[in-house]
Amino acid sequence: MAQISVVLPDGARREVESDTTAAGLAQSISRNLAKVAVAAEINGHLGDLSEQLRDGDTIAIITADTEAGRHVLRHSTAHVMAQAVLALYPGAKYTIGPAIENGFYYDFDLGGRAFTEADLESVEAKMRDIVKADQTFVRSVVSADEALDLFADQPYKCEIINRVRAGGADGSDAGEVGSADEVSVYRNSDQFVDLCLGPHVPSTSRLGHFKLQKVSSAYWRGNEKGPVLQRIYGTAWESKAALDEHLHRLAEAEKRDHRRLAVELDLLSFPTELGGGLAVWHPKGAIVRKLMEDYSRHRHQTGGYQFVFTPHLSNATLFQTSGHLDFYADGMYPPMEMDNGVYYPKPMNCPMHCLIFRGRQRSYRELPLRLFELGTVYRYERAGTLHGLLRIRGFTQDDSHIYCTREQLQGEIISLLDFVISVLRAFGFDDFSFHLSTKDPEKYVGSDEIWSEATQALATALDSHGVEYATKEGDAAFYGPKIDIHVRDAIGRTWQLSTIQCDFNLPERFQLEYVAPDGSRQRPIMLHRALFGSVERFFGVLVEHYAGAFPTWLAPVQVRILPVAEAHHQYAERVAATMATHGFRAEVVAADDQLGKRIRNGKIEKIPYVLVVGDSDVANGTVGVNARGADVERDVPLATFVDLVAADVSVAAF
RNA sequence: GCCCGGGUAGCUCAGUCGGUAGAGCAACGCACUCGUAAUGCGUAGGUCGCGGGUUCGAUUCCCGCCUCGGGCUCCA
Repeated sequence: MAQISVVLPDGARREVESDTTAAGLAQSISRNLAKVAVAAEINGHLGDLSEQLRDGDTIAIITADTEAGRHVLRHSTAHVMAQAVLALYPGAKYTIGPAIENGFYYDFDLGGRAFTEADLESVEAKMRDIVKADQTFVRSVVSADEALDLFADQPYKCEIINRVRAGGADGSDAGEVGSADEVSVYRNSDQFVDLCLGPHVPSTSRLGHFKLQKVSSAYWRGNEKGPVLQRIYGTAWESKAALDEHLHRLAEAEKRDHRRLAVELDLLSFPTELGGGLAVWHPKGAIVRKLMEDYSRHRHQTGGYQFVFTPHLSNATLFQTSGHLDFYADGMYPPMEMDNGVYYPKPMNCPMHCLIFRGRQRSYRELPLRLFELGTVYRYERAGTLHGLLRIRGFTQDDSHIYCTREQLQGEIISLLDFVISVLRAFGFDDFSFHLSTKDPEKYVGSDEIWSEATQALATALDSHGVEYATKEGDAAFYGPKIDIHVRDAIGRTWQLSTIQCDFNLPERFQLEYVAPDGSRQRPIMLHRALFGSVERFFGVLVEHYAGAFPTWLAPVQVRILPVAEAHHQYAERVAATMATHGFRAEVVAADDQLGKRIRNGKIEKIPYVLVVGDSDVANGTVGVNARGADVERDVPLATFVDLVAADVSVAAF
């Protein structure tokens, strides 16, 4: 047999028989590699392990324990799920079923029926049968006509094929099929065939560490006006251990759910009498929020911002000027008729800030002018989109509008990035990612020149920070490019929080001007920026990040003092008073319940320090310290404890 | 807004194949005064989300609405 030579990822050449497949290559490298191999990357393209290698190919074996490998597992598992559903629900039409982050889904048209949670069990059981049956995934390529024959009773598949053939396909279609003359299909038994580019695992027996998670609905092609499909979500992993770990992470995330913790910790609530998406803050939540806001105000005050306040309502003419009524009227609360006009609750603070800028003639000497407000806005979010604090109808932005000259833009953005990151760090975030959104060529205002200048300024600021960032082409709002800042939380989820947006539109609409050194009138550039974004949402993210165990500087109760018995109550009160004189939030819980019970309650309430004081403490001026997450320490002198707490809260001293 | 699933005591939930409801925790009272994650006994607490219909009778069945949850869509 002739030999061919292939190149491995490390650059090494390897001689193999000329009829070797990717699977064979893996086998020749090591038996273990063959066992975990799910696909191959051949000359930069993902393919099946069954592909024949050719002389000179560069090949990397994709193993199940990599993201690319899991993607293949999940996609193959989605096929198995579709096979199971088609078997269990005769007449079901299948549509698309991609791998997604941590799992997969598949959308079906059940002809008006809907899946229930109970259906998941039977589908999953059927899937296990298919896995057991060890069905081989076999790819073949057919013409579009053959494909239409093959899927004659599957209208959604035909639609995909026809769209690809007509050249009107979007990325997802091409991802399913290939091209007009070469339609790629996979069979994994004579009972199931699907349009698919692959690659897939060699056989269904390679799957098995999966779990179906939830049923829901989705629109065909994401179109609200289109058919409503039934979707099943599942997750799949390379091993039982990896699957269990993922499920454990999900359980952990559920425990951190801010809606649940808000009730358990008595932080805030959403009384139905108020209406959806409107919260009331209870004392424990309010103190945390107040501290967040105090800290924010402190940083803005020392950061060169000027504070302003603006009302919650405005005459409609303001929002006509700003353009909000033209573009976002659907998202605004409905108007209120008044004797001298029509008023709206404000959906944004910027128009009012523009009025302040325009209130008198401005000199270049005043720029950059940074106006800051914790401004409460109201947006009519659609009922189905509300989600605790994370999607809410009344919320407060830590909103600033910065008016500057074109020349100042670069420096302003660089220092803004510093500012944002520094404030986010104070709240315990230290893993950031950045997104630069650029012009949507279909929809924008302002000159190409100013767009490219501003986009460059944003990019330069990111570069000067030495941070990596992703560019999202065409993702900017119509009025200017922006940087979005995401943080990674304690369990690895990312949240989009801060934003820095250039705006070429509002200065124009409000005819904003300043007097330049040469006496001419110039138009300023405007920056919108928010760090928390919404105070409410940021609070929700903090609750989840800390699992309700706020750092000491933010904790509603910092120190709880438990007298062992009634006789120690007076001493406990003295300790509390001492803590209070040092500015700490301390309280005593009397010995009505047993000590163990009170300790337990303190732990459940996630209080940073629970002190126990008894006979020896009264005698020696000490306390017994239960620091959250640490071992008990007895006989700590009170002064030492005060120092300890002082050091603990110094992370955000102001 | 759309699809699906929920709404029973402050919280978590059970229950009623149609005869107006129960547990644990929490609250309150009494006893216990205790050194590190639930002391015991007792009391109180519910228009069974709201409105309409069917029925001798509805928390239970039907319809509408409100609201919450999971998704979809949307998010200046």
